[in-house]
Formats: sequence, C-alpha cells, structure tokens
Amino acid sequence: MDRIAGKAHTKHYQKGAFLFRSQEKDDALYIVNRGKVRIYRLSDSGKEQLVRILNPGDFTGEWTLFNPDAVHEEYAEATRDTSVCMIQQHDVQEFLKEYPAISLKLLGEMSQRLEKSARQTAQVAVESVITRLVLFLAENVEPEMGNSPTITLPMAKKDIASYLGTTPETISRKFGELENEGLIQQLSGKRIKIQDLDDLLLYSE
Amino acid sequence: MDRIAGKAHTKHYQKGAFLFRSQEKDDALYIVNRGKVRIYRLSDSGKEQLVRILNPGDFTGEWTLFNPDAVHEEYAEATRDTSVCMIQQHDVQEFLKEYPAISLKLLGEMSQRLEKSARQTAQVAVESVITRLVLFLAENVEPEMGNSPTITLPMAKKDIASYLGTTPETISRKFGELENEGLIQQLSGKRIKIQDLDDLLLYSE
DNA sequence: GACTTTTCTTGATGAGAGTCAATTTTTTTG
DNA sequence: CAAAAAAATTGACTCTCATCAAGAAAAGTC
Repeated sequence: MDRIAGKAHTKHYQKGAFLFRSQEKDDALYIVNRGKVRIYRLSDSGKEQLVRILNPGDFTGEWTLFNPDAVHEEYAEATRDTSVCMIQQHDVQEFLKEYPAISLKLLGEMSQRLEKSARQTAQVAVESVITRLVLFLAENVEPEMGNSPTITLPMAKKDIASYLGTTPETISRKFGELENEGLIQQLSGKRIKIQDLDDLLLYSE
Repeated sequence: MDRIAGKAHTKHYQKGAFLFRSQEKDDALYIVNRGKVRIYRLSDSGKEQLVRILNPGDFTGEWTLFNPDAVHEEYAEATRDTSVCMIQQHDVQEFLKEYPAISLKLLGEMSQRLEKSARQTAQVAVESVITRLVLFLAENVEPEMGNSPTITLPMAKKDIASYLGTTPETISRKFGELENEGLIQQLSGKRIKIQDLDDLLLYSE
C-alpha cells in the first residue's frame, strides 16, 4: 500500500477550475478528497448533459486509464474548492497487478456505474419528463424514513434538468405540477417533502 | 486455463428464447459463441429500449457477477439460434484472482462500454433524432473506404429506432429526409450509400 | 445589509416527434 | 415458391416539451 501512496499527488482546485477538459490528453485517476466535481458533456450545439457529480470518495478517469490512446469527451469541473488525489495510469496498473483483489472491487464499482448509466439512457429515451423526475426523486429519498419522507435535492434544479435531459423551465413546471397534485411540497431551499411515496410513483405514467 | 474451461457450460438457445429476463436471479457470465443476442430494457409503460446487441465474442452478465445480491433489469433474447458459453459467478471470481491480467482486460472492456453508454445518454438527452441518426450512421461506416462509403446497417431499423430512443415511423421518415437531401441512398436491404460523409455530418445541427 | 450574480419561475408560441391506422415491402418458413 | 409473419412506409392528427422573453427569488460577495 505504501508503494502506491508514494506515487499519488494531491492537487487542489478552486471553484470553477477544471480537472480536465474534453479532448485533452490525460491519463490519471482522480479520487475526490474534499469538495465537489461536476462531470458533463457538451453537444455540438453547445448544450450540456450532466453525467454525474463526484463527492468525496468518488473517482473518475478510468476511461483514459485503460484506453490510454483515446481521447475522452468529458469535462470535470470543480464546483467548489476541491482537493483530489491523483495517480498516474502507469502506477495504477502496477498497483492492480500487485493487488488483484482491488481489480475485483473496481470491476464491481464499474459495473454499478454501467448499470446506472444504462438505466439513465433507457429513462431519457422512453420516459416522459414527469416520469424521469419522479424516478429521480424516488432514487434520492433518504432510506431512513417511512412513506412520507423529506428529501434534500442533491444538486441545483438546473443540474437536475441537465441530468434528466431537459430544461430548467420544464423542470420548474413539473415541480409545480407535482405540487398542485398534492404529491410533494417544496420547502425552503433544496428541501422537498413527499406526501406519499407510493402515490408519487403511481403518478408517473 | 483448463481450470476455467472445466467450469464452463455450453448452452444453446433457439431464436426467441431468453438467456435471462429482468428481475430473475442469475449470476452467470455469458459469452456468445455463435448467433446474436439483443439486450434491452422495458419501461413501466412497456416500451423497450435496446441497450446493445451481442455478437460472437461479446459477453454480458457482468452486473450480477460483481453485485450478486442485486437484481438486474435487462432482458437478453436470442434473435437467432445461439450458443453461449456460461460460467458461474464463483468460478469467474476464482479465475480472475488467479489471472489478474484478465481483470485489467475486463476493466478496459467495461470502461469502453461505460464510455459508449454515457455518450449515448448524452445524445439521446440533447440531440434531435436526425442528429442521433447521422451520428449513428457515422459510427457504423466501415473504416476502409474514403469519403463516399457504403455501409451495412448492423441491425433492423426498428432496432435502430429503439436504440436511438425513438420509433420506427420516425426513423423511416428521417431516412427519407436524408435521401431527399441527396445525402444518402438506400440500396437493397440494409445497405446504405453515403454520398459525402462530411456533408452528412454537417447536416446534423 | 446592500449589491451583484445566478438560479428559478411563469407566460406565450411553435416545432419536433409520438400515436394511431392502413398499406406495402421484405423476410422467414414450410 | 407460395403463404405467413415481421418490418418498413406513409398520412393525418395530437401533444409534449423546447424556446424566447421577462421578472422574481435565492445565493454569493463585498
């Protein structure tokens, strides 16, 4: 373990700085220590699609890691002051050869991410916006509480819009619709009260 | 290598048979030997979204492999007579521990698939159908030829529709549109002639 | 706390794409 | 090769959602 620790660098990024940009050559693995990082893509026409948000403990960069020659197409932007642990491709490969069990862990993580991505593709492709929003809310309820939970949106509404492949205007209207139907209540800030989770899920058809 | 060969079973599926269905407990890795397999998902409302098509050499089942307890949400259907090599979760894990280099290969494959999935999500989310179709065609040109290539559609148009998150009717219309614009010619069967690849790509805005 | 900036909301309008239905073409099968 | 099944096409209609614009609210900054 010390071997790899010796190869890792800690880097700090201010809010708004990029860990990497699309098309840039880069072959490091980034593990977030502190802060928050948005991973997104840009279409030809300049519209962005949020891929995911990295919180402490999350990592990115596995693409270039195992496909060193190819360019990647994502942007990684620190949305607040962030520190990351950065390990070069070569060192990671060495490390994985030495500790095969880690590869299995990594494969597990990757397959989860793949599953999530496939699910998101399917949702964006075939579900209406209201359904996507409901499913998004359902995925983000804190598991603790019962059937009438209060949730905290994990990102700004404009980011939810981007993540769900729609616009802030539409998201705003859909939240309004859910509130009119008595299914949710928008409390202050990012807090949302769900009246009845089952009812909410039933609404998405 | 013999160790794993001993653990593998060969199974045959007739056209229309399922290797597995959504929600079914299953923890095997499937490697396609011969034939063709459609991997797809169903929305609540019953609409399907094609995730990918497996040809000989391709594999699936990695999800349950590394997340044995979770249920998967995909359907794997043989679209012609198919034979697969099937290996149980436990045996794969043993095998990977014994040959760590394979894990690295697998990680490479998974990260490519993840990249492709993310790209597809982004496209379905923010691009118009005509743009998605053009990008799909561009991705499927055989690399050999110059700027006026002939391509063979890798799947039925209805599957392209499903893959691109739209309907057969719309795909049919968009192909017609491209043909009217003089950008492509639909030859017999699944063969398409592209007049000028650059022009085609420029059209997608 | 006042100012600036970003995010969110609301309205009006239009276009892209889905749905339903009927026909034609292609592919499959015995 | 003929019959059956599946896939593709075309037309008419509808509707969800994006866009543009303008104002309100919230968050961040000095």
